[in-house]
Amino acid sequence: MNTVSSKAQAVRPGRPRSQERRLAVLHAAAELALEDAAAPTMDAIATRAGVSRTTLYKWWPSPSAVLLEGLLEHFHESIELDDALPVREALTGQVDALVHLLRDTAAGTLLRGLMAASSSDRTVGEAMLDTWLRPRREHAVHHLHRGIADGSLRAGTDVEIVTDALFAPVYHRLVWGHAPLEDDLAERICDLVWSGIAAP
Amino acid sequence: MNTVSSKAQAVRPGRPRSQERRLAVLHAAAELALEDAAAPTMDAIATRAGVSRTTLYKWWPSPSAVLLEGLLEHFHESIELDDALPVREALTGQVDALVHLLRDTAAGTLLRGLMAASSSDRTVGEAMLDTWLRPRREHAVHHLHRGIADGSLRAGTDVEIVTDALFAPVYHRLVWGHAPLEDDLAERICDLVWSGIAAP
Amino acid sequence: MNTVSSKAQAVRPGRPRSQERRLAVLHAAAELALEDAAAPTMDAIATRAGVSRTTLYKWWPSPSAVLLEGLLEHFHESIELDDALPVREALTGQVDALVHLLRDTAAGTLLRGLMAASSSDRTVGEAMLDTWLRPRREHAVHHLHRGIADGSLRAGTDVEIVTDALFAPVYHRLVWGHAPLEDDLAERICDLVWSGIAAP
Amino acid sequence: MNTVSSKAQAVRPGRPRSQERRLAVLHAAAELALEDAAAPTMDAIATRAGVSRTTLYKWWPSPSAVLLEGLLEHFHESIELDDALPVREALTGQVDALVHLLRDTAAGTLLRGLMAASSSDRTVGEAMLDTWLRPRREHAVHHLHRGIADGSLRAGTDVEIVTDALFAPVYHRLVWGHAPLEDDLAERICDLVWSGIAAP
DNA sequence: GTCTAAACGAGACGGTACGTCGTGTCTTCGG
DNA sequence: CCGAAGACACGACGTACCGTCTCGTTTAGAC
Repeated sequence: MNTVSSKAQAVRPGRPRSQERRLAVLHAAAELALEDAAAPTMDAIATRAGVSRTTLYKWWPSPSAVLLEGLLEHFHESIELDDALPVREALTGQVDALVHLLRDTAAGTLLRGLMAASSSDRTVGEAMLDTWLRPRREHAVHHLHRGIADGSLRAGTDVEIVTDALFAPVYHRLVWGHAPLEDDLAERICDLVWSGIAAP
Repeated sequence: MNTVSSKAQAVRPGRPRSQERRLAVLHAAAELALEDAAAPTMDAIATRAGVSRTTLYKWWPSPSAVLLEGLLEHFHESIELDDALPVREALTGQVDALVHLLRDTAAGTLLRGLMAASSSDRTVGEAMLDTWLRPRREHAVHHLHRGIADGSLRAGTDVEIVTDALFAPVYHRLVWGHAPLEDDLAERICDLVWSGIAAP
Repeated sequence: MNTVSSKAQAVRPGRPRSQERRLAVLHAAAELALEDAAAPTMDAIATRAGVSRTTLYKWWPSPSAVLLEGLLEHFHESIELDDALPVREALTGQVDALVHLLRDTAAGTLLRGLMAASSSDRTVGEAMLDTWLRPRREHAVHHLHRGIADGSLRAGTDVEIVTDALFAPVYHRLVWGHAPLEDDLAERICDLVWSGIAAP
Repeated sequence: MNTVSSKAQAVRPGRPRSQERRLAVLHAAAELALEDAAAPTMDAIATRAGVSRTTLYKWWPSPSAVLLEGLLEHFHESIELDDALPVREALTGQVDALVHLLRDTAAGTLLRGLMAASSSDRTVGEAMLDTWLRPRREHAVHHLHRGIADGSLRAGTDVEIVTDALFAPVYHRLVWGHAPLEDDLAERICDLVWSGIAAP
């Protein structure tokens, strides 16, 4: 076995990037976003993190980019697929986890800020789709297909719409705030959806 | 009967507000928002409308406020209640109207911008709730209650959740852009929901 | 005797100008100038005087004009010529009166403000020259000529320079503030000047 | 002996201030003041100097501050003390230099503008006192004391008043404009004053 | 132990938009 | 015609944040 990393990470010359600073920045950004319930400024992030503005701009193109990375850093909970669980439990569990994540942790506020940013910054929107929404949707889709395969769900189930129906109400309440994210929200959503997809 | 006009419109002293200018501003704001797909600046609105910045600030506290009023001005379609229609048609029609409004007119872009603004500006969020979302929700709720009353819907129907399930997917797609607002979107959503609420 | 004023003042039609308002404005302007030690704004004057801005602009072209009229209104003390007094006493008295006027009354502050305004507004400067400075200078010149005539002053006395030397130090201290306007200032100035102009 | 430069000029971190820009600003400010005979706006200065408004505000708090520094930059003629000269010549020369400076160069206009500004902005007035008036007065006072010491002036000479009498008429004519700054003005003022202070 | 190249800190700078203030004009009504 | 009330245009103000730049100073790892 050779001494060069098999991961082929070319050992670049010069001073290596400081991981402490990177984390300090992500932490500071999240902190500020929570305090102000608004996208923090680059300057504020830099000051809070004890890092120079130059460094920030070197690694992130915009405040949203920092926030997005912070969000992923802190909430990358594995979302493991557990095919042993009945389909309904698996899906309800996923929606319930989302409700609590958005309500009880920083993720909710961060997501709202990022969704706002995505309306003006195309790249943010796409990054969020790729790293946040789509993985979760695919997860749900997987379970729905499993249900169809094992006969617990109707054959012609409209998988895309069902996925929307499961998750959209949660994000909807987060964004508009017309009703709270209640503890039984996931349960109520799934109750409704199930009548429409459960095999007769 | 008194001599005072029954309309009782107190004649306010001073030069009356110019309606032409007001409309010019709302028009300009909407126009700019569509062109740039982003919230226009006060300065840009003023220039386009041929109005001074001072006047803008006199009547609206922020670009979002202008945009919101512009949105309502242009899309105040009556949303009349038509209790003659079967409940399902009424609701499907409402969702379908929303889909087309958001996809085919300026409303979609404007709404996205406003939703972004509402994440940092509390007042915008509340104004949107009061003038946009809640009236439409109450509308749906009315039809749902009508359905329960006439026996076409189950007695225990979870009205709030059903309303969310009907509308949320539409806004969700608008915001995230993970899938288009298709022509049959309303139909598919209602199909799914109906199985869960139709009286057996 | 007829009822029409012999002064031939054409009785103009319509509502006559309100003298109460005029005085209220002059008063308010002076008051504000003193409080802020700066030229008041038209708006502030109007508010304080309980008068509308429209009225202000109808009668005065600028804040300085109001201030100037206020200054003249309040400080038009007669400056009578008293040829019975010895020349030196007359002049010393005039300088001393100026010192106290500028130091102990509103006039000092008002004058500073007006002098500032005159640097950008030509008309103010000329109005001040005509209504304030020149009358006082002519006064002094009169006494100097009297002194030359009665033999108490030298024949070749440079009247213009002497007048400057008498008054300039007072205004100079007012404007620059490098030294106070002391009680004996007039006396000291006159002492110095007298040695240069008294007949030997 | 240490290796550190004896000049001990601490090398300050960060990008050093651009001297070209600083001078361009001062130049532009003076230029504009002369053209318009009025205090230029920050915006005009910035545009003319090819510098951003932000930079202006970073270094100067107000238009007046720029103007003052510009004035000092351009008219810092050495005003050296020449004790070899007879006292009278020294003083006459100083007054004469002032007359020509105010009449023939930009200094006159600039000074008028600054004196106007000083009436509303305390800091400007004090800066002008410290950097402009007092140095010149101390200069004159020095010569007067020299005259007293060498017996050419009377023992009890009122130095402060004499200094006022020498300079005030010049500034007075500049501000009020009731008479021009003639070529022989300095001579005439000194003639008058001298009779009052020359030793008998 | 140097050497070197990149990371990093500090801060100047240009630029855009912000929201405010003061001026002066205009419009509508009432005395 | 006087006057009040207030809409409006214009121009300057001072601030905030953005993103770029230009210095000087670390600092890990290669030689």
